[in-house]
Amino acid sequence: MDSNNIVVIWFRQDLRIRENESVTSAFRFAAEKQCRLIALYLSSPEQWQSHDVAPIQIDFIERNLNHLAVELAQLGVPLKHFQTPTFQDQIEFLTEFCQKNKVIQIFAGKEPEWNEKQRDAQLISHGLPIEFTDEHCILAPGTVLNQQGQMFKVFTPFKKKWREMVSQHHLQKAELVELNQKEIVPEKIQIDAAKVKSSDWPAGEKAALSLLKRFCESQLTSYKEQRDFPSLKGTSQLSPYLAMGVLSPKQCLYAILHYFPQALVEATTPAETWLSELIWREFYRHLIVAFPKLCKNQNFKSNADAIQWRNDQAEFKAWCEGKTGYPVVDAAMRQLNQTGWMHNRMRMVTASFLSKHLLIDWRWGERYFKQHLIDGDLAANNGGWQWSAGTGCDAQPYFRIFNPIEQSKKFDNEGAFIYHFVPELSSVSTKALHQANLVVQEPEDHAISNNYCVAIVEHKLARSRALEAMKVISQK
DNA sequence: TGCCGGTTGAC
DNA sequence: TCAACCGGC
Repeated sequence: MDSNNIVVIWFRQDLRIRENESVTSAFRFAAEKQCRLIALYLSSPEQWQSHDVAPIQIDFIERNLNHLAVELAQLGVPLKHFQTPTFQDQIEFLTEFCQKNKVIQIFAGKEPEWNEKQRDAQLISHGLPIEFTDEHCILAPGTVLNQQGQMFKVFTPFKKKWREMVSQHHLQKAELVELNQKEIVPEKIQIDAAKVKSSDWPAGEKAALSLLKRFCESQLTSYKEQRDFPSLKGTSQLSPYLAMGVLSPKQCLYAILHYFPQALVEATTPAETWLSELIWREFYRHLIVAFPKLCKNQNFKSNADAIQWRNDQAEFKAWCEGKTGYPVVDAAMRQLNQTGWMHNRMRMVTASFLSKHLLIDWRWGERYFKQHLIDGDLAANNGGWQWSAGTGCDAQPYFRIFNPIEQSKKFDNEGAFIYHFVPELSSVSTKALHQANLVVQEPEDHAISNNYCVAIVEHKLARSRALEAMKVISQK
């Protein structure tokens, strides 16, 4: 036994102690081998920039790291932070770090994205003593397969199989081995990268768990009825925590089963709709692992490569800024710009508007979302965009085109959401509010006060233009 | 996790 | 006149 030996927990997108198998494994290993345990976080601003990580997400990471550092310090484990600009630098750093510090084992949680997987594969081929756990999903990618042993390409059968497997699965709660290390004083962690204040989102896994509890107790049963209305807090708002692993999907499942023990076996409990969303999250993560091209800016359906996008720069700018002249679209884009988050229904409406009404390549929108979302996550973001654009796996058919005016009437009928984010419409009546601000309209139908922008496209024209341009998706 | 236009039939 | 329904995109 050599007390100079070190065991490392390398935190990546699993910024929590509870229900984290790499943490419990590291504690167990350190106890057995009687060696020191330290935690590591490597921030990589250049890599983040190339992955379009939003400044608000970087701030959120920093704040969560500091909560993590405090909790680890109470267990006697120091959290060390180093800056390694790119993934390549991470490889070099870890190689050197292991040599210098007598590291006998590193534990880390797997990540599903291509670049991340490539980096991890290189670490292994460099001979580093690293062991990965796979807990960013409830069932690990590659384990939910159809009868041919392949990844499902349709959500519903995937969901069915997933349910069967999870309900037969023995769900085991993770427990920490006591290490008897003395409590220490945590080092303050500061990430040197552009940041935007994320303080509307309380940091730390304790905060995340209490948000989960509150959601389950007060909103889970009304989730199905309320989730589509952007003026209500009807969604879980847990996505930033799930994206960074401050909360794990298994913890969400435990919470569901605590309140609705039959949720896995009966598809009729009030938890069903939210559970289904968690399964969509798994579906998209499994997909990017099974189909690496999804991480490489490619359409899932290769037919879609033939779409002639218009890619008008000025229209893209108007969309980004929330100046399309469609009140609901503009309100949603301004919500994103002002808060770093957008309601799920609005993500579908704005994504449909960009890819179909404006015929702008969905990748432009995917990138813009990622650059601004606190919950930015490659799998979910790509999955959602390709679903909306009709280019994705089990996407909506190309001819299913949202009418932004109808969506607005349906989901923000009283206009609470629109009035909040588009204040220049405050004098417009609720009845006229949903209309696009077309100059050709009669004044009484006008959505519009003088200082609101004119609509950049007319719905009927845009719809038929999109149908024409996107029919290549269905061609053999 | 649509929309649209056309048809039908009750009033 | 309008809700309900349907097929095609």
